Amino acid sequence: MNTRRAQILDAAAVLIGRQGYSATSIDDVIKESRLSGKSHFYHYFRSKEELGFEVLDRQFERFAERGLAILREPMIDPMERLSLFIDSLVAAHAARGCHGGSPFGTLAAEMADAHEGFRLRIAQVFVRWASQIQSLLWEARPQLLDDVDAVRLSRFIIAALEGGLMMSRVKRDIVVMEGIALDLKRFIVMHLREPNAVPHPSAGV
Amino acid sequence: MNTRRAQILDAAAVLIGRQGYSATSIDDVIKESRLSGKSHFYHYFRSKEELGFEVLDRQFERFAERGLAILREPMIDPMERLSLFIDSLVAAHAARGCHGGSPFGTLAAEMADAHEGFRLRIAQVFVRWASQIQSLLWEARPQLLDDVDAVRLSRFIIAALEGGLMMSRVKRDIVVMEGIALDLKRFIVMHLREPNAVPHPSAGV
DNA sequence: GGAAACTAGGACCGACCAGTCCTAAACGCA
DNA sequence: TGCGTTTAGGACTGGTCGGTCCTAGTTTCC
Repeated sequence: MNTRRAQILDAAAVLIGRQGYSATSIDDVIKESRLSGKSHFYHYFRSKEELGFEVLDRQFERFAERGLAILREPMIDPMERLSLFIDSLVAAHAARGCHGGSPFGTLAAEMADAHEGFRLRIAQVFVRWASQIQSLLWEARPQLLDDVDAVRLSRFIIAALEGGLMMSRVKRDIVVMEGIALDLKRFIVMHLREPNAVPHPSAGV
Repeated sequence: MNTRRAQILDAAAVLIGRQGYSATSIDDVIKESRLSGKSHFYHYFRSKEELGFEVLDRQFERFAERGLAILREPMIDPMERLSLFIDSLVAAHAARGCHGGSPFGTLAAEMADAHEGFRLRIAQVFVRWASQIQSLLWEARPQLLDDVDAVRLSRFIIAALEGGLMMSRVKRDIVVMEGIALDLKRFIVMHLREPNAVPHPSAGV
């Protein structure tokens, strides 16, 4: 992938994540990625919409590389991986100073009812994300209770995390996100056959 | 309160809830609330920002009237009230056809990093909402385990609900929200001294 | 009856918006 | 050497934005 194009997408992702899509102008993106002018931008993208779509696609790829990679780590116990994944989200949020860095939640709230193309793409990211967690839960099924609904649980995990990130962002308080991550882990442990036999100390309180 | 002013606020709340703040123009609001022109609007509001602030304030009042009133109903068991409150949010979301009606989540995601005035007001709404749940949990403390952290639990409930509403909105599927509400109730029941002694059948599955 | 508030509606402002068009210099590679 | 891509940058268009100003008719209430 072209370096310059990637730079533009990164800059746009940050701006959209902070300000939203409609509040982010092409000129903002040009300024942030130090392009020479409009025509330089339009050399790489046909429209603002195309930029938005690709920011969204790239968002999941980036996220898959960093965060979701933990979910697939074969040497670690599945449920331990889930705990580490939650920790990594909290850590990334703390590293951003409780500011919005990923344009995902922002775009979801802004475009869900306003732009069908964005809505469908965001829904697709949700599905891909959830299916990663579902296959992890499938892998951990010997440890899990028989009546665990993997689809429902994966959605709940994502909803709690996204809602927590939003709330923590508004309050500018990492403790809020840490508390939600803690409760979420307690909920997940509830689905184990032996809730007290936590596979690794760091997964607990 | 002035009728016309209230109409404008209602119209603006719907538009902002659907499109976001920056994507909603004054002209949109004028059109939606059938005002005669710009000067008619500016007769009631000094600026778009003032409109946004008051939409947010009104949002909580409206919400307090309808939804949060359930939390204070003195004749019903506290934990049962919490369950009914969650049901009422799901029902309202379903009634809107899984579209965004309340500008709260939308504004939170859009403005948290972009506008300090909005951020502080949204944070205040979170606090007021959470404190309602906290006092309910305090009321229910004889039924609850000793180590229940009411502040943390109230935040978790709100985060899960808001995250669930967002996800359900993106997927346009009420089942998503219903599943999250179900899991959230299961988590809440986990904090009871006698988890199996559910006070009322409708609080369960 | 008169003042104050409300309704109505048009003209206008500077700023910004997404997007187009144009010229021309620097670059990479065969 | 030459050709295609990238960088550079300015001028421009039609439209929308938030906001102001102005005139004038209508209602409300003391």
